[in-house]
Amino acid sequence: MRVTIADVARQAGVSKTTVSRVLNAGAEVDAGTAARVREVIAGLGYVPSSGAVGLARGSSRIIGMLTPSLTWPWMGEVLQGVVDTVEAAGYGLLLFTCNRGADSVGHFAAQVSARAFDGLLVVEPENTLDTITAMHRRGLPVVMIDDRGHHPLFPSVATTNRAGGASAAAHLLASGRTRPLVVTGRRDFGCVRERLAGFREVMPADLVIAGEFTEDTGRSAVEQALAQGWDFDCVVAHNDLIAAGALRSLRAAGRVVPDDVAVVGFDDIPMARHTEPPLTTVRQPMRRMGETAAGMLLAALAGDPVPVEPVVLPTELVVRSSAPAR
Amino acid sequence: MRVTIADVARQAGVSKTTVSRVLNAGAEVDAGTAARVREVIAGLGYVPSSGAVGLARGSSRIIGMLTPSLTWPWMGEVLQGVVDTVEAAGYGLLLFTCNRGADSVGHFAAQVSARAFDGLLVVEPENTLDTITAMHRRGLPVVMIDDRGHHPLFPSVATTNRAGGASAAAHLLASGRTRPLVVTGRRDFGCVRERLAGFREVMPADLVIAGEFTEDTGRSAVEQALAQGWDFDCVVAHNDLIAAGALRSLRAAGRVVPDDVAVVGFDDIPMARHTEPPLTTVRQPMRRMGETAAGMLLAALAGDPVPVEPVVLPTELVVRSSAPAR
DNA sequence: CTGAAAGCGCTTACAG
DNA sequence: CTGAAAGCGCTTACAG
Repeated sequence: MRVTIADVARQAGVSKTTVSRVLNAGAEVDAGTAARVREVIAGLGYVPSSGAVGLARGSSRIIGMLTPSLTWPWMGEVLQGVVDTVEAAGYGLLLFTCNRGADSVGHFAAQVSARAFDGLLVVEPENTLDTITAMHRRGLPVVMIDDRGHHPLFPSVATTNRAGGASAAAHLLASGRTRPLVVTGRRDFGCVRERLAGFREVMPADLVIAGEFTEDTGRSAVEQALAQGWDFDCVVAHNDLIAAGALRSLRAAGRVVPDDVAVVGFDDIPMARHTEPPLTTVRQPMRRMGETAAGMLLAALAGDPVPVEPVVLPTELVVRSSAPAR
Repeated sequence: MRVTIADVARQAGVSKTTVSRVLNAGAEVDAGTAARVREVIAGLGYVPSSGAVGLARGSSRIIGMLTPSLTWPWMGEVLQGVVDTVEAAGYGLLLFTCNRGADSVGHFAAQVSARAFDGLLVVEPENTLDTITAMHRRGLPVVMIDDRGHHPLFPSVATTNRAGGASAAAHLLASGRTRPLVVTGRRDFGCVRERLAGFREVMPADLVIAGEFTEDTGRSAVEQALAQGWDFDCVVAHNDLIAAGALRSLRAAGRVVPDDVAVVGFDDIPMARHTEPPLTTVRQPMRRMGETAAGMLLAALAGDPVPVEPVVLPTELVVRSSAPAR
């Protein structure tokens, strides 16, 4: 049998109201009474039912998180940052993905309507941005972890894509490279445009191939560039998977990295230190982005003001041997 | 204002009881009445409050999941398998980690006491196995994803560690290798003992170095073996991180993989296809383990019998160039 | 400082 | 087939 607040009240010889008061602090309770109640609580091992508290208070102390996929290389870092922050605040994290398409989205939308959580953290809602925006407009607190330069109409956490691109260029320039081959993700992503613009602030770049954020794109882009006889002394990849593909094609073609061609990636996923050679890359602080977004959402739930402007966290160039300092 | 069951009842001209009945099917309701109620529900966009339903029913339709860390290479796959299965059954997934030590464990335990979820999925509870076992004994349905050969006292999903070890040995033997250097994780892990035993069923192995499941262990083990002048023609690593470290040390020492030394890993994490050369490894079906464990837990919650014996899913040898077929 | 009572939004015997 | 009422386990005005 579950121990309830009524059991505690009875054994402590007070009303449920009083027990509730010592549970939730705030209200004034006689110190002696409070101590007695606390003793009974401890003795009985009483813990309030989160469901009942939620119903009575009209909030669940749960945060929802919606991600497109959980298997992306950097998703674990984001999740860990979120979970740590959310747990430390006494909240729970309810996890959703769009992995099963319309079914997933339907399930998720139902949970929103059912008030299963108080606020929402969202990553990369490529096909659901409108849905999310509508939910936000109807009053659901939302914070987005914006890895794609979406710039939503609600609070978000982003990273310095432009400065990151510039830092890659500056590093390459400092090590004597001047003829970059840039391999990007899809052009309609804000992050792609920003990284490219930042890069070009420092170094001209005419050889640009746009594709997907995949190893295949990196591989075929380099093959294509070599086949065309393009002249480049470094490859600037818009993520580490593209960079890994580039490394592979360069090696297959007998080009030595970094002697013949330097390679720089973006993200710093765990794999980056295990490529051959290890990858110089622009690190995105995914964990801190998760922590920051969760913190902003918690603040919003506490009634604190939250900036509508994106909160932008700095990238950091991590130098490894694929593009050494020179 | 939130739409409640009372609103639906009023507008449909029936009692809340009847609305509840059409919501939950099962009970007999006049077809016409049911249709009318359904129309009102659709018109109002009514969705039952999950909190209220949970309180009334005494269950939350939420599954808890406890993991030591979310950043492990294969955790994303497990999570994805779990989330997909849980969502498809109309359940939610509440995520916890032990990442912040005692604090995390405390928060988690409180949620258990608060009945925040109906059943628990757990991965690798190295320091919490006793706690979990106690929770299970007190009536909490628990299923473990057993990646370490723990063999708990409650239902679990494991993989064929022994057969996996044997398959690595058989593959190496078939390609002419006979002098293995085995680098393992901690000896007190069941999976380590089983993988080693399976390997030795097929091929004798005297050169065994035990360490952690890390790249450092792989690196230093190979360095040590080379320094001692040990004679080996293949490295059998108990996970892919160890294998990656071994590859690095071999290359640094001028040994060519696979010509001089073949290397086999275990797990098949995403990184495995990006090492140089790409890694032959014994694949653990982490996603299917997640799906299976979630399915078992859902079955248990539905009242179906669940095997106490571990459910064992097969490993699969993935052949890449670090240990080609020959 | 304390308590009785109503209410949160549902489900479920019970009675008809 | 249908409904009134009690109950799930809390919180929160309201009154004292």
